[in-house]
Amino acid sequence: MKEFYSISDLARDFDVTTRTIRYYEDKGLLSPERRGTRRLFQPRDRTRLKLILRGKRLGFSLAEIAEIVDMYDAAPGEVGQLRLLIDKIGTRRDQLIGQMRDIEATLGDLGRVEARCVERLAALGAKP
Amino acid sequence: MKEFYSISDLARDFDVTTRTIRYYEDKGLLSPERRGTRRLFQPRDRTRLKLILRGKRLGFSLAEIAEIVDMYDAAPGEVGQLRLLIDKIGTRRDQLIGQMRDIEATLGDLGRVEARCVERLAALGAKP
DNA sequence: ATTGTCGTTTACGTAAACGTTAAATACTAT
DNA sequence: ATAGTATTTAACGTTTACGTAAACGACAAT
Repeated sequence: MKEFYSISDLARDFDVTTRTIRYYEDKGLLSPERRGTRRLFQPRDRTRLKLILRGKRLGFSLAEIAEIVDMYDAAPGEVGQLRLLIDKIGTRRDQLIGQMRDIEATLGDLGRVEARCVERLAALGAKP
Repeated sequence: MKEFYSISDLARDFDVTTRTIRYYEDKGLLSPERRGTRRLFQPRDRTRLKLILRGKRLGFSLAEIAEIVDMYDAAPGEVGQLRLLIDKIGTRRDQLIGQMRDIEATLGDLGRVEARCVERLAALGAKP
């Protein structure tokens, strides 16, 4: 684990373009340090980028992803803030669980279609 | 279960706009019958719309959704087509399983953040 | 000193997925 | 027959998430 990474290091390691990384910074999802005008990314930024891409794979918008990622390193805060955060976590969890159900349903459907295909193949006397 | 539905029936029942429904038709995701110029939606179309919206919740593009939904009622086809379909199903299944893992990881993260919040609340002497 | 190689900002371009009029047509109720 | 409501097509507008190109600065190697 190096200490600092350039923008193209990150781009290569995570298979995104530098444009994408700058865009994420523009949207407040990343905030690398600067040495002069150059961006300096640290392990912390890598972690955030990893989380961002995970959010993308789940179909979240960058705005939603910002909300989620910001939960992870939210300041300890006072009682009101903590309650609010817990509430937001609950909402997000419900959504994610809903998504899991959708995935299960889709997997079930695909399984049935596949079974029909295999059956049909057998009927046609084809090797599996 | 009625036999026919108007476009605004569907819009109301599934909480989307009529524009959205027409757009989906334009993209080949729906193909209702016509009585004159009016669209007539049948239970079959409702099923497809339900699948489309499920795909949206999973973050798929309409192009991907079209592929998936079309799998469900693909013609029996010949051996080559069947093998190809089975292959596509496998690919899709792998992706969905990956998404499940991502969800599990996210749920884990959220759980940890929540635990820290609860702890912090306790330390502040607040009622749960 | 010059030539690459990165990196930076700025800005216009684009595909997807609709939103939002507009203008016309069809159907329904009174 | 007329008013009101639903539907249609057509077309331009909008947001998101980048792609792409231009023009310039920094630095390393030759």
